[in-house]
Amino acid sequence: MPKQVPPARRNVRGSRTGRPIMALLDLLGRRWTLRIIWELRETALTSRALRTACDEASPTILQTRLTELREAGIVELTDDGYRLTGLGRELTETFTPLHRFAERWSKRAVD
Amino acid sequence: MPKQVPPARRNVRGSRTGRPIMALLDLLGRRWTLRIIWELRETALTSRALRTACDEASPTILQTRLTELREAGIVELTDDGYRLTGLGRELTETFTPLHRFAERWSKRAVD
DNA sequence: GCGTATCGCTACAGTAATTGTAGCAAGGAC
DNA sequence: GTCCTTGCTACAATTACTGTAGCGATACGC
Repeated sequence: MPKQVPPARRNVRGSRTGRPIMALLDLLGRRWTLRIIWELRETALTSRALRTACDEASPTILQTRLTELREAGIVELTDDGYRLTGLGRELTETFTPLHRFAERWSKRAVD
Repeated sequence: MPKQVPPARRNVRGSRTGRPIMALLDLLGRRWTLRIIWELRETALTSRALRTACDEASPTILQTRLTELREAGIVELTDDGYRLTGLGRELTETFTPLHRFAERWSKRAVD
């Protein structure tokens, strides 16, 4: 009944080439996706704790994103709540430089 | 060729904490933003060439995203078209591991 | 049994974001 | 002049998202 989101391989918006990077950029470019991964980067969170961490984002869209991320093998649901899979943890490693970039960037973007 | 300076827009969705990483995740999490940065990663592109590269995405939204990215100091408009700024190039450095991740990820997403 | 929590998850209507098509004005080449 | 191309915009249609409420299941103490 939830609208099942296509697995990463199928037709992904903005990815008619089938190149994995396009599918990934599309997945990560959906609202709250990056934020969810970020919030799960060091700890598992229950769906409600995750919602709190995400500024009380709508549960509808969080659930949708979590379903997509689970299908993508980036997030899994355990007894401790949602947490990153091994793949997901690999992905967050690319976030660390992103964090440092954000600091440099903010000093310039504020002006 | 640049014609006008767009109105400033400072409020970033999903960033009530003021932490730069949140503002950045929000900016990058808008549709086509990641893709645009990706397409500009090694070459400058005119607005139309960029549109072609982005699977003929709507010029409305591309223009919106380009304006945001210019205000963020990540993209600039030159005589050669749009291209990444120094900051933007720093950002794409975090994309290289992302590319490699996408390859590994695709092999798993097939399941 | 009760009431009261929590969990993951969904319904639904209202609102905001995005799409698709068309077209503008300005500049350069012929 | 006519053709191109450039960056950019208008506008309605469609889709994505938000906000609030609430479901069924599970687990507590009573």
